[in-house]
Amino acid sequence: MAESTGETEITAERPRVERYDPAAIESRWQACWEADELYKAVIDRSRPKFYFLTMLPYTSGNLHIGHWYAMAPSDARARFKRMQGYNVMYPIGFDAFGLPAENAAIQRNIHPKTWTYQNIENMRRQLRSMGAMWDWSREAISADPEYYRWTQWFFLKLHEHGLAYKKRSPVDWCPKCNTTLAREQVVGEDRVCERCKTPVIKKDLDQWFFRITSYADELLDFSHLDWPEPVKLLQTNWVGRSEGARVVFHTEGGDPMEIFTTRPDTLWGATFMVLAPEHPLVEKLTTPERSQAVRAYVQQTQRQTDIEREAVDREKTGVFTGGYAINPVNGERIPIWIADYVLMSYGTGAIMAVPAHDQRDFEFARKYGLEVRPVIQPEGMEPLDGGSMTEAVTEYGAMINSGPLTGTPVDQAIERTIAYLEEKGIGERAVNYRLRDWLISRQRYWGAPIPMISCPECGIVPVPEDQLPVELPEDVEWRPTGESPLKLHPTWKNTTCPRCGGPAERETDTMDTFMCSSWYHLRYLSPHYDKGPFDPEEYDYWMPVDTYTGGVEHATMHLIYTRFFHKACRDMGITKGPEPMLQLRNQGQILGPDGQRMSKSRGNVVDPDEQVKTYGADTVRAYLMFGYRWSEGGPWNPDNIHGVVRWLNRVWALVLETAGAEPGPVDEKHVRALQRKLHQTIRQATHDLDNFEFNTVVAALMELTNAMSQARAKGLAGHPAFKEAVQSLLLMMAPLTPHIAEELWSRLGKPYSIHQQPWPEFNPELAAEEEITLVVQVNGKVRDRIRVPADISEEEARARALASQAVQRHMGGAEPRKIIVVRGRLVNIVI
RNA sequence: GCCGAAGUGGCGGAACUGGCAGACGCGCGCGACUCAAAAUCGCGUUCCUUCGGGAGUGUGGGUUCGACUCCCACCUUCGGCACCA
Repeated sequence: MAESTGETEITAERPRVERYDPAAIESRWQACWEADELYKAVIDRSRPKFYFLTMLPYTSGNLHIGHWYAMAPSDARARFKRMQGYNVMYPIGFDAFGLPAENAAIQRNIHPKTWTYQNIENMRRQLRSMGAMWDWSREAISADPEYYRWTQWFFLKLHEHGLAYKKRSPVDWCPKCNTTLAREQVVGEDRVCERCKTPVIKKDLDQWFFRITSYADELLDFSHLDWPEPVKLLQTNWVGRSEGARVVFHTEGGDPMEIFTTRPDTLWGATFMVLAPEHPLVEKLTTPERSQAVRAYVQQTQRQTDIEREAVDREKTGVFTGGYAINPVNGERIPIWIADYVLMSYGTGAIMAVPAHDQRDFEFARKYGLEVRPVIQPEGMEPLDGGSMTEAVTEYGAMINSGPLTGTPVDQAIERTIAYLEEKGIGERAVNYRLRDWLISRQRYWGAPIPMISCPECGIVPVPEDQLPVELPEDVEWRPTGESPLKLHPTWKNTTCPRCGGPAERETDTMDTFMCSSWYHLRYLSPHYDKGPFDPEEYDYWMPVDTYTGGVEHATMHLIYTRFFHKACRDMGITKGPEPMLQLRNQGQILGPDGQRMSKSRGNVVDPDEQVKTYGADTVRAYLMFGYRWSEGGPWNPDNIHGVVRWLNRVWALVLETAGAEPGPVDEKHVRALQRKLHQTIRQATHDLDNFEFNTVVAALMELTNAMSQARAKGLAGHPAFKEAVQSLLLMMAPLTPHIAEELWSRLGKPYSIHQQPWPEFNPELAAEEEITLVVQVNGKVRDRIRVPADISEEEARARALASQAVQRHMGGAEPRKIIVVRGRLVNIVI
């Protein structure tokens, strides 16, 4: 659609300018910004605050391009908010405790601390090369004693308030990492360690837990949060709330046996009971004749891994205990079985089996010849017969064979049964959660020691606050043995009891590193504060976090822990407000050029250092924003980056070559076109940066650059409108490509720094179109496009459309039945 | 099996609230500059076409004057959960 204007293009001699050389300018500006503390965030109550946070990196040693992808666009948005007048805090730090440090230490015979702090050095250098606006004065490192002193302090607080407790229970153990794991850190169908993908096994151990389940209901409340729906859903499913009733059955011997059910209405259809093999009543219930079979089955279950046991498609197995229970609603005597499809870890570890209406119970009943008794008759279905049914019937209907509730429709029956149970005192309304308490003990060295002491006289005693931190000894043998290396240290664990003064032992396990990262956003407020975990004044000004960005993979780990942590702290009077992070946005993942997840073993890792060396930080930043939908990610494509290289080169040349241009005669039409494009770009860039749509911001700025090239060719280079466009272009580039923007800004003689300038103001009048293309359709098909004034009336639009020759031809003389006019867009003629 | 996200040119991706599908860029083609090449600049680039037009946003249906966009069913890919009583 080349517009032939018939005008002669201006091809005046272009001033010669030096080439754009990112290497020459980037490190200079980085040093300059840092020396001037340009990004230092200081409390300023005259401006609205904005706490912008990206998930802190683990100290693995090398950033990969994925870190850049997560951080550079976030940085751009933080910078944008700052230009909009917010007082922005954008901190950075390191998640520095954890297993990889120990594993690396073992392989290379280097101390985990040395390895970690060397890595931090390198990562600081890499992070600085991005040119982000981090406030390094707020840097926090979770492995520093001045940090973990407060991690331990939080532990003591949780313990003091009954939210941390020690319990012996079967827990997930990774044989490769040689430590226990939280339920969240065991992943996938084959129940493997989240970190090393080794299948976990069960071990019975004394471990510390946090009572996250006390907050289950509150964790389901997202009303204060602007978080992505999928994350909220993941957390909702993870918490797994189900409503129903608890009902107390009794064994024939008189022992109470509690069950949980979501379908109390089917109580009259319970024809047997099933206990988990680990259920404490099993031994007592078992009759002497059944004892051998039961014992064999229990042993067999113990030997099984979780993978074998929890495979869904496996045929159900179980054995009869010989014992009987009494159904409290009808007094019936029903057999008690044990089976491994009932899990000790959910509900009460015991169920009533209603084979007619539950598929699992049905399969079990058919296999072992147990009675199937329907108690619900769905409408329009043949009368159910327990003997001939081929599968459980889960449809709703009217209740049958159910004593006082017979005839009740199921939608009322659940409520009425609960009322009946409560009235008779045999059960009550109850809620169950899938969520388990958070297991935080780790049998490893490189973590924050749990600040507890075990005294033979006084039991478990907390370390007094004034003795924190409990420092990690450096002279340890950190080879993993399955026991904490701290336990094997000759002297460290020996101490005196703070209560009685007698000899006592320290807890030798360390804390899950997710504990450290649950509160790092608080440590950034005042990383060197020593009167508490954070300075309350800083808290009051900065908290809560306004925008948080990171990967969706943390939905059921870090993000649920940190919410729990905040709420627990709120209840202890330490933090305020319902939530720690108000807005969350997830970036996608950058894959290797082969479309596979980047990994050293595949050899497809893209090293940001190399990219920066080849193209410069600004180009890498802009490409990461331009080449992908940020929330999606995708494979690294080494070809597409050339588009960004060319763009920055063109901007460089355009700005410098026109810098000294003198005003000359111009056509006002072209001036208007340039102004219009500029203000349309401001509108779009503002909107898109607010909405994390970085790719279209860059596209819009490229379009503006193209428009400016055309304007220049029309002789506008010396015109004030052109100067304004240059200035605004640089201002809008500043968040995305901070170095080149600053360099060109300074070469134009503008005041340092561009990053302290306000965001360009949008003027809707200048953005408005005077003339638009009116699309004319006949029966919904485009037949013509006509240029009309933007404010054209409906009648006029209709008339102009009907007058079109192309339209006439397609109407073939027919009368229009209906004409739809959409203001400023189209006319559709229906014949 | 259940829950969720995504399917648009050769490629990455645009398209506000239902109103010109393919912005911007990569790649490719042609041209200018050059002894030549690179770089740069200009033009073109969804497919088919009898040059009138026709088809087209994973597939099939529906709603509507009009559907990438809304509804129903299905297919594919990715992610989560998985005997949760």
